[in-house]
Amino acid sequence: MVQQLRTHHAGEVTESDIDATVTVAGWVQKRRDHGGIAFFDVRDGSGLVQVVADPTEQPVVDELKMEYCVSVTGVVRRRPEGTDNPDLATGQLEIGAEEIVVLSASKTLPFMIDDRVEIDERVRLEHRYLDLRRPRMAANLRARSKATAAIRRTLDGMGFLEVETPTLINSTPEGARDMLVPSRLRAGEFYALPQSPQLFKQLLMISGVERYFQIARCYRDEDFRADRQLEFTQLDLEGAFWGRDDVLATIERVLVAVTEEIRGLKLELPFPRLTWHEAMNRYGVDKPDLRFGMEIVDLTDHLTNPDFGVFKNVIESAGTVRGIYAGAQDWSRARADEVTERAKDLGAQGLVWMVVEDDGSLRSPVSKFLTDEEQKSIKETMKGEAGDVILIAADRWRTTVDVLGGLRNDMGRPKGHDELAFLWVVDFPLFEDDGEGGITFSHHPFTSPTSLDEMRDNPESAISNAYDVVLNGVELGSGSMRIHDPDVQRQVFEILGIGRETAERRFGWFLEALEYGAPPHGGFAFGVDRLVMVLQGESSIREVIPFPKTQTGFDPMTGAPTWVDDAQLSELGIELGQGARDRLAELEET
RNA sequence: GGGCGCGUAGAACAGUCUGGAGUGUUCGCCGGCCUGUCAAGCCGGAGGUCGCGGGUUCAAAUCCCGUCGUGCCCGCCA
Repeated sequence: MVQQLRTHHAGEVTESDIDATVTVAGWVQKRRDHGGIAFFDVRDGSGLVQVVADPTEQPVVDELKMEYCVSVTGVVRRRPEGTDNPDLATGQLEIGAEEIVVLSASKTLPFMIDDRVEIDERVRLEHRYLDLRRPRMAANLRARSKATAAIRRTLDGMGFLEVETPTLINSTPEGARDMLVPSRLRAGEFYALPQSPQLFKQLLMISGVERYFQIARCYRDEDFRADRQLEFTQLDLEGAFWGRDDVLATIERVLVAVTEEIRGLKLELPFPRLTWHEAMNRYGVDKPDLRFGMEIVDLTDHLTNPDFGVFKNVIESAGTVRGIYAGAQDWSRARADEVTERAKDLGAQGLVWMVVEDDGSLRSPVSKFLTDEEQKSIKETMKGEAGDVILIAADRWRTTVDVLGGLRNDMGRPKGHDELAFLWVVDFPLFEDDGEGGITFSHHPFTSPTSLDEMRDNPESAISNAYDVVLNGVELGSGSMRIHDPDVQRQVFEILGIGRETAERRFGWFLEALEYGAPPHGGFAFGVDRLVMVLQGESSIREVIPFPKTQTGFDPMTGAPTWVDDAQLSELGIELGQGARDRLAELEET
């Protein structure tokens, strides 16, 4: 008789259980029926164990199909000589079945529960509950849980308070598009879902919560990417009476704890730091992947008097000519065109490529415009060997480094994830080139400028008290020291073009809070999804989110989002516009 | 908003460039055989609106236009 559904987890049956009667419960991974003897694997969250049964004594074995939910009682024994499975943690053991109970049958599966098969993501999402049974996805879920546990353990040990902030808040049109929620009790008005708990955590500083954190769901209604969903999870933290280095040290401790928990690796501290300008000059991005070189090299000074019109014009108009050394490449005409297309995608007018020939000369569409000295100088500066490819862009500084940084990432980023390169990017400019000759503020308006005068008088060179943490070229998150002086905050709003009245209307409540002895404070937030994604070697955030949405914000399993009744809408004082009605009518036809 | 790729049986694909009967492979599914397999093996079978709509053609999975879905990228993401 089965006394209980389970005494052991399948993956945790060990040699010490030999001769013991155990009960495992889980799903039938695969039946291998030889007639007189049959095998099947029972899989649960911990792994697999093989069960052996005699179909004549256990006729129920014939019923077992993939993903039947079963409980199996039997005696653990060592497998016969030569039948071990070295790929399995329990590969030296098996369970001789004495009783097999089908707890629940399974329909024929839409796809096999097997990491080795690549299945269309839409199909996976339609049956996400099955997809999550796959070992890889189960491991991702576990890693994520370990990550949040390590975060809580670390911060709790440092005296942080976990505080929940509201998710129905007011909309602020700056920044990303808000997800809106209509109010019934105040029909016509809307809440917004938070893009971050920014102002609430700053209020908590004023409230005397000196160390705050929250594992917070955040929402941004912008287009999707492999690393962007409408909703995502951030570790959000803030502290008072501390400075930038305290924030960085705290985040480092958290990331060290998570990495050790998930990967069993002890990271070296402190993480390297680059200023934003260094990062842009050397890697062309503000989130460099430091696992490989291919740094950007300035070639402007090596082109003393180029005949090539593009270089000449760029140099004369105070632009810059820079290159990356792409190493040995299979450099066909088609490949050159492809890379050039990509460079244009990244904003370049064009791209110059050069291949170092065996005799040391440079083969390039523009080599005839360059003097021997210039070619030699380029080759030596780029340290090019025969067969290597050098890519050169010439434009305004920002465009040049953007293009080369993008190409560097495309061509150089390692595939694996064994190596982990964390780094800090610090000293961000307060304003960024908007690519159209103007500048835009590069942070939220609560970021403290290092100098208000500088911000007003020399915006191009003004530095903010902001910092990012980057892992393997993925921006995990960012933080800053905040403004705690209400007058400074008012002036910053004004410099940013948010007029006094607008500022009072939208943020008056917050400005008032700053009037009551607000302490100096600052903090940070990083994306838990992105961190777990990189640590697990996944290239999409969706692999570490249990129930993600497709690129159009659709959940193929539940069908969300859905149309709602007119009655529901009318309670909210909402009517569908013409565009939405047309779409609905179209859908009803089909 | 834009660019590129993909859509063929329950799943993964080939076939599309160069039009000629829904042709094919692997897995799964159904039936049978099989006592040491482990992505078991062998034999047999079922399973298709070639995403959808339109066009060209004697003839369209294949060419053209549109559309939907899906992925990557650019814009966007203070």
